[in-house]
Amino acid sequence: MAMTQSVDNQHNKPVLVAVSNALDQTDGLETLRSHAMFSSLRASDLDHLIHQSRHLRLSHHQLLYRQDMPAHHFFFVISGRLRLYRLDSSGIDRTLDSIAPGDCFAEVMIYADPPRYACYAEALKTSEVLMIPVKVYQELLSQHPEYAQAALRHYAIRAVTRFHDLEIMTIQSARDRLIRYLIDLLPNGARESGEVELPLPKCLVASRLAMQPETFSRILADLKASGLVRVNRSKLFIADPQRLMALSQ
Amino acid sequence: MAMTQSVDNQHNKPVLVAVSNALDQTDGLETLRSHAMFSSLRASDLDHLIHQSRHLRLSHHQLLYRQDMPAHHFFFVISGRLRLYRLDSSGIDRTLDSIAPGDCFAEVMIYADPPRYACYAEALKTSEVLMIPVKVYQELLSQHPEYAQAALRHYAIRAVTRFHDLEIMTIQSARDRLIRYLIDLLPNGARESGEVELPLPKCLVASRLAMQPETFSRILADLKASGLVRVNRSKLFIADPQRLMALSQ
DNA sequence: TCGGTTAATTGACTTAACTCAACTACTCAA
DNA sequence: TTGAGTAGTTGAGTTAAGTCAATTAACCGA
Repeated sequence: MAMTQSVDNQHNKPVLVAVSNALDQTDGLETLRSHAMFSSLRASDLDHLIHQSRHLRLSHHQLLYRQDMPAHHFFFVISGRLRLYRLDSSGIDRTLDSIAPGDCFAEVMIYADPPRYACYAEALKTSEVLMIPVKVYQELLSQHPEYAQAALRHYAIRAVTRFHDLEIMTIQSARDRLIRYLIDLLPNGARESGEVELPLPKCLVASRLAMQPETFSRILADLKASGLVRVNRSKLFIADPQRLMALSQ
Repeated sequence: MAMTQSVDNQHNKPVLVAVSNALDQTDGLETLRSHAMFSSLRASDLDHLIHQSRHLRLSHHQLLYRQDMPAHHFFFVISGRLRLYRLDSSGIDRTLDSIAPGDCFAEVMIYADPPRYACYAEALKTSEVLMIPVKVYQELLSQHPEYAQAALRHYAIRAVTRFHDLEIMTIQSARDRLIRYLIDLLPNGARESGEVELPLPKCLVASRLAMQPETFSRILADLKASGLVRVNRSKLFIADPQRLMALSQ
């Protein structure tokens, strides 16, 4: 089976995905048009970009790229879900982000120098992604400076989001970090009660929040016991966000 | 004394700075030209931007803006140093970033909706900043789409930096977090030994890294005792970055 | 549907980091 | 220069969170 790049020595899984996994190029790309990075593109330019890209299917736990690999592509998620994580020398796996359909990732690489992926990316379930050559997108931008406007909006929002994530991680107590994380998952902020779905399995949410799975489990059990959260699998019902927030100080 | 905005109820310090603090508009702006957000601007446009901006002088500990305030300006640091921080309901102060001369901050606000500052900003020492109206910069971008190219580069790098900061904060042990922080201050990565200067007083570095000042002090004393770091005020000499990094696992 | 694998929970114990307190060393402004 | 206030250090005691281990529950592919 021909590989576009290499085989991951550590996990013995293909990286940047077997060619045979390439799908029909025009499938399921309706959502692409509504993303800020592509919304202002003329139809012909968008077509060009799509035809220069590859449509990949990833299976559960399949690795897409590894940290420090040269980054010649960025990605758009059509379906499924992925996660970004790092491995340090002692093999500890730290989850940094989860990516849902309609999102881009590694798109910041278009201006990195030298462009290398900052982390690993793997599918959390069967997923489809569009693998877009950085070079082709860059060419579009330089040929059509007006395209940069909408892209700029995307990048500014991305920077704000990352800053917000950083802010949560400066909270010292694991309990308060988790509470803030849950509140931020609520669609209307903390205004009204609602159900949220964890974007990652619990053990990976724990790693994302720099705590052990056991600690996560105990804090959640505690919140359940206080009647603040009702838990059903990966769905959490938050009855009184205000009270929950007050609890976190 | 006329204020442009309001007085900070919490600290009784002026916010967005007294008009009388405005300086000559053309002082010390040579560095502005070399910033990615302004480097591609034609001289006349840059002049226009500067003349629509205000040149402010901030004294030690002076508050520039508060979190949740409407954000109509972003800032460029000409001299001095500032810090970004948040206050939560219990009054805990969490440091999020420090800003050096030649840097912009709150620039991501140009596409926030509604634009509100995400944190407090205060001067750490006597500082000069240029206070740039978001609207004027946005107008320049829409009149000259080609300007967005260079700005895009800045925003992409900002997003990468924030991601990197987030990555450090997912490290669970305070010791390892501090070690990574120090290594990232070294100019050449971990390749060679070197002296670094802490961009913040130690107690604020501690808060930036989500630990207590006592913990910071003890870890540093420990690294000193192991001969890995020599400490002189806010200057740290890192003799063997490789060994230091290995220690953090 | 079943069965193997991984995720989640819970308990018991340990430890890293926090808290409180005392003291020292800077820093800045009068 | 001095003295008040802040920053930094160090010690002792406490607690939150980590570790290890055992068990139960959920998931996914055959």
